Amino acid sequence: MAGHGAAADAGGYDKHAHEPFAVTVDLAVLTLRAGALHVLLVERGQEPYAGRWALPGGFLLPEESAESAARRELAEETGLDEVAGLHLEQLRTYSEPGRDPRMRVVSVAFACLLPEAPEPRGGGDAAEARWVPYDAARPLAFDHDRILADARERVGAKLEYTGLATAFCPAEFTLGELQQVYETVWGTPLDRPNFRRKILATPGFVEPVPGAARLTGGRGKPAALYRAGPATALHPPLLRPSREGRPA
Amino acid sequence: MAGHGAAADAGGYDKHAHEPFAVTVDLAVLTLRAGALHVLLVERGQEPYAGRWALPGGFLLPEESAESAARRELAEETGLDEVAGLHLEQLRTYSEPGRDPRMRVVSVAFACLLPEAPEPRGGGDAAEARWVPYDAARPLAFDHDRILADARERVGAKLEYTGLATAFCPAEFTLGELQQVYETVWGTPLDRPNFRRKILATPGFVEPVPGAARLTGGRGKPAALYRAGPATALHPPLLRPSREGRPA
DNA sequence: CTCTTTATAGTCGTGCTGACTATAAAGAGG
DNA sequence: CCTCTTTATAGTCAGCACGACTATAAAGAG
Repeated sequence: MAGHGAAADAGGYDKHAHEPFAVTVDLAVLTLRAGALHVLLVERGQEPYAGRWALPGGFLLPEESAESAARRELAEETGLDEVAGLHLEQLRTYSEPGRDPRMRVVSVAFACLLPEAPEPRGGGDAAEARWVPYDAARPLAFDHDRILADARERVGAKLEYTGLATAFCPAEFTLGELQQVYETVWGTPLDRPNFRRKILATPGFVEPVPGAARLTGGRGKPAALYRAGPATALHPPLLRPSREGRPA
Repeated sequence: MAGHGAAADAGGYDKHAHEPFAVTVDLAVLTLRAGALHVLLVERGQEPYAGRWALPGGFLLPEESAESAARRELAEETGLDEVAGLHLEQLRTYSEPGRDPRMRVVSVAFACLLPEAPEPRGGGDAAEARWVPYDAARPLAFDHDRILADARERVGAKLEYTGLATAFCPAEFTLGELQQVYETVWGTPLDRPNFRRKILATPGFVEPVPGAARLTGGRGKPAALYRAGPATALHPPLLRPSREGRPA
């Protein structure tokens, strides 16, 4: 792109016969359903990997960025229209030759977090799209197993030092629900009083809903409601317990 | 890509007229020279941005991944041959339309850290390549200002929770040199006894060179030598002081 | 021989955190 | 109505990591 213009191809790359590539986006759309992490998958109708599940995605259009393409695909797959405000995070780009047996495809992968899980209905499309529990998702088509794993790892890491967890929650939520986000993504139980203390001690992470509003989901004492605060970074971070060797 | 095959284009994308893109890699190669952060730049010889400096980079070849292309370009630009063991980190992919005025280019950006700074000599190329102090690098061609800023931010963040800092150091180094890496990348002075205590308390980060070897660079007491340890993650992390609002 | 410079050792107090106990407020079931 | 269970919230306590700081050791410069 842009800027290699000098040493490697000092004459300007216009002189080179550079191969064209197909560029796509792949989406790892995550949500919480019934206390378990789910991912949005589509079923492939044809070879290769016919009948296998895959991450949703599609080609870049000539006049859009990868982010725009990801948002467009997301809207098409989920039927959501207020996709504008959603958190969309670029994971990395997968470019190994042969990752798609048909052609040379370079794919930019994104992760996306949804608070509630609208039953997906392909936008006027015959293909089946469905929420699948994270642990039941594999094996996926192409290299999507790895993309999905990278997505979870990235999201888990960002929970540590950003306020991203609220992206899994509806506009108003209880601290118990927020804690479930951490526990589900990290796969670790957390101490409730300590979690509460930490969250409330972090300025700007959550703010109480002033109307002393309370709401109960089930049996116990009603919980206070909070909404996401303005803070984007957590200082100090909320580290997941005892993890030996995080990926560099 | 791969795997959008279902909902958005259920028929399989072979039926679609997907536009081809040129795919390139851009490299932010960082090193420390005389206690200051430097970046490897090449001078552009022609429009657009003729005479401006840019990050080195180049096109993907048909049979290589972005990582392979980045390593190849790195070897060509620096003349280094032992590029194999170097740390190469994929930053993100820049795909905004119009970022290169000539054509539609999608670029995968990488950051790379070098311990010593070999004077770059383009691999049999006329273009000028040079180490430039980080603060004197702007303005760069294309969107390379942003790529360079992203590279520094990413590297700074990874210094916090990985042992990446040793990638800036030669095989054997003193704790003072390691501290300089942190101070230079973060732009913050650190307390020396506390830094030392923290580093040595982190298992596997550095290990002493057994031969009681010592080496002095200048005037003071000779410092003990260390080499990089096997640890890839730091627990707990070494946080940079008082940063309000890190990028999410 | 002293001064400066750099490395290394240690001290002290604050605050975050993990582990734990206690209380409050709801529903369920008798 | 009473009790048990469940969930939310409050509080305690010790350990330890970290920032700020002081002290000592070992070299070169003059």
